[in-house]
Amino acid sequence: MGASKSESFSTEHNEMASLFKALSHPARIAIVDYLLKVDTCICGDIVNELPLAQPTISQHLKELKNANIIKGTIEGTAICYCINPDTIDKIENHFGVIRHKLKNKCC
Amino acid sequence: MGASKSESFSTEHNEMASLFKALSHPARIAIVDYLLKVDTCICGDIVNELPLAQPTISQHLKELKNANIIKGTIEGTAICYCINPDTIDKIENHFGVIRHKLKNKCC
DNA sequence: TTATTAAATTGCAATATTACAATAAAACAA
DNA sequence: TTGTTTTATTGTAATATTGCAATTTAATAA
Repeated sequence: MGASKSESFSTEHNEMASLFKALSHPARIAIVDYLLKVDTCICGDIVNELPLAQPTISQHLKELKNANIIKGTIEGTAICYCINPDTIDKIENHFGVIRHKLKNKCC
Repeated sequence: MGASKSESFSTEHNEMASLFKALSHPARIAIVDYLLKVDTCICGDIVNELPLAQPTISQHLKELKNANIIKGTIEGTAICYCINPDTIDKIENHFGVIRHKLKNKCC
C-alpha cells in the first residue's frame, strides 16, 4: 500500500521508531549538533546556519519538537530552542539495553 | 522539490541520519528486538514472527543490512541474520557525546 | 534431471516526506 | 495605529517509502 502498518506493532516499537524518524534527516541532525555547539540558547539563527529556507527549518524544528527531542521557549519575538536531555537519555538507554543483551550472544 | 538536500550537509551528519533512518520503522525495530530475543541466530522465521509478507520483510532486512545494523550469513538454504555490535556501539557513543556536551549547559 | 525450500527482486499502487514561495500570525517598537 | 522582526502555516510539486503479488534466484534433496 504505502502507509506503514504501525497498528500491527507494539507501542514501544512505534515510539522508538518515531524517535529515530525524527533524527533520520541530516538537517535535523545538524540542528541538534548546532544546538549543542551554541553556548547560549539563543536560536532562530539556525536559519542562517543551515542551507535551507526558513519554512523548511521551521518544519524540521516542529518535527524535533513533536518528538520531544527539543523544547522551545518564547522570548519576546524570538523562540529559544534547546535539547531535551530526557529524550537523549531515553535513546541512549535503549542502546544500552541492546548492548547488554548482546553480551550473552555470539554470532 | 521533495528530495532531501543531503549534499548540503556533512558526511558525518548524513551518516548518522542514515543510521537513524534504518531504525525509523516499527517493523525494523521489531526485527532488531527479535534478533536480540532469539538465542540461536536461526532466522527466516522473522517472517512468521511479524505481520508482514515475505517480500516486505526481505526489504526491511536489506535496509538494516545496508546500514550495517545487521549481518547475514548464508547457512545452506537459509540465511542467518544477527546484529552488528559495532554499529550499536557507534550509535550509543553518538548519544554519549551529546549527553556529555549537554552537561555544560542549562536551558 | 526435477522438486522443494528460502530469500531476493521486480513492478506497481498508495501514502509519506521534503522543500519552498507566498502568506499569516504573534510580539514588540515607534 | 503602522511598521518591523521572528516564526508558523498553507499550498503545491518533486521525490521517497511502504507493502505486496508475482516472479526469480540459489541451494539442496530426491
